[in-house]
Amino acid sequence: MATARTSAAARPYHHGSLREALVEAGLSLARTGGPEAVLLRAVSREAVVSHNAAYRHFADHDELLGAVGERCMRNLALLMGTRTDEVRVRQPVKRARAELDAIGRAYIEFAQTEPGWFRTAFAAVKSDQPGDHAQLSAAETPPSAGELNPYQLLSARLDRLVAVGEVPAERRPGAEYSAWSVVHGLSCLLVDGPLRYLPRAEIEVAINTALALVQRGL
Amino acid sequence: MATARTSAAARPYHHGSLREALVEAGLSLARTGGPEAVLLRAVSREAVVSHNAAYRHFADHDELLGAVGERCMRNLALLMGTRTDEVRVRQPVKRARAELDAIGRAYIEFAQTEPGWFRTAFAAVKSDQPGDHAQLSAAETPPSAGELNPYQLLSARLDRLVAVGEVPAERRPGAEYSAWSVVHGLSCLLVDGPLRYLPRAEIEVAINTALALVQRGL
DNA sequence: TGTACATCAGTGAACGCGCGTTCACTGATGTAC
DNA sequence: TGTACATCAGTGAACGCGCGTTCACTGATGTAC
Repeated sequence: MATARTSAAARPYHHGSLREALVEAGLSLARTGGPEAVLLRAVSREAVVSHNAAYRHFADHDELLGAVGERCMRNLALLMGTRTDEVRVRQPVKRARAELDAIGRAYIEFAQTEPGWFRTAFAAVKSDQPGDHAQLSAAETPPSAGELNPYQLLSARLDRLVAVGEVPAERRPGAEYSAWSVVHGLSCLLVDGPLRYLPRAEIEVAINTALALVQRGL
Repeated sequence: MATARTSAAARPYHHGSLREALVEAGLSLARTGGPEAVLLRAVSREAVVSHNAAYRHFADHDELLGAVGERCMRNLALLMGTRTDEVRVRQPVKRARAELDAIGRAYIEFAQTEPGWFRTAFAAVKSDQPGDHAQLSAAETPPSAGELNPYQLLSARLDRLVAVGEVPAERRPGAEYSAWSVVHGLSCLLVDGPLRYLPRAEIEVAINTALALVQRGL
């Protein structure tokens, strides 16, 4: 007998995959509210679980936010991958350029269509350790083979441009910093910053000139 | 006789310039703690005043943060101005390029040496109204003549490059978005983002390649 | 195959914290006459 | 030149809020024998 609590069919006491459910709930909250919305209590509420059940899966709030942030970063990488795959240009040189353009556009598209996730992806980075430089290419993404983070995707496109002869090899070092800065900066200015209320048409101008600058400048 | 309260020489009941004192206190807190540290109570504490005295000068917390943010933005503009004035190149064309480089470097320098102010300058922008596009050039800076905000400083440099024949006129529209994006993006990545722990030497590479990209790409 | 018991995953109540904001107030200032 | 009074700028106590975290607990699971 018992549990006349809700109409929900007797949810088992043990959730089975609460960790994943919590991250999913956090993702949902982050989507509309950004990193500020990924609160331990709010996430537990969303997952319909007592608020300290979370402590069985995460040491503290920071660790939860970190896990959600990683997923946001992965979502960004996924969109970049998708948009790259959609490039239909055949000719190798043109294709290399088009692919670089595509990941740049995808980056900005993600920031604009999923501002909450975008902000969470980068907010969560704050809490991680000094670590070494290798972090960029290695960490932030689980070791599951074949998955690349945004930085790695960009590096690959730049390598390709060199391989194809479109970018002189001596310009390759540091190129990811410049290219990344352009799309990241524009994304921040558009999502959060002073360009937030730019009219739609002007936004298009901004995106196009910014990406053109990258293509010309490399 | 009275006020054996502190050893401080009888502070008058009326402060005289509490508004400015509060902004100054907020600036001091923002410097080390960023916008999160600009709390109504903390600021009042810092100014050694009861925490609701602030309500005589600001409608609410947002307005206070806005005022502090404006000052941060002004500090950024001031550094950009100083660094421009330090340019020693005579030849007009070279000078125009050097000045653009200088304000870009100043922007990144500010973000790195005053990360708290940098973040506050842009965090406070969030709370302002949709407004129109003209906002960018007009608002954010008091009407006191002769003071330009960062965006206006950048525009002026770009205009100069066109005037001097270094940048084709048809490339001028939208150019501030690209240039701004580069320095803003790099600043964010270095201060807050995944490039936070980049070794010093690598940071130099990043700054140099990013600014070179702007110069080549325009 | 059945039972004892350690272990794991969840619950519920409570603590302390510092915030923004409001209320009723008091002390100082300046203006009208 | 002096006094009454409105106005302004500050004070101090209080409210409600939601957070992260801790504590002692209970219900379910799986393993040893």
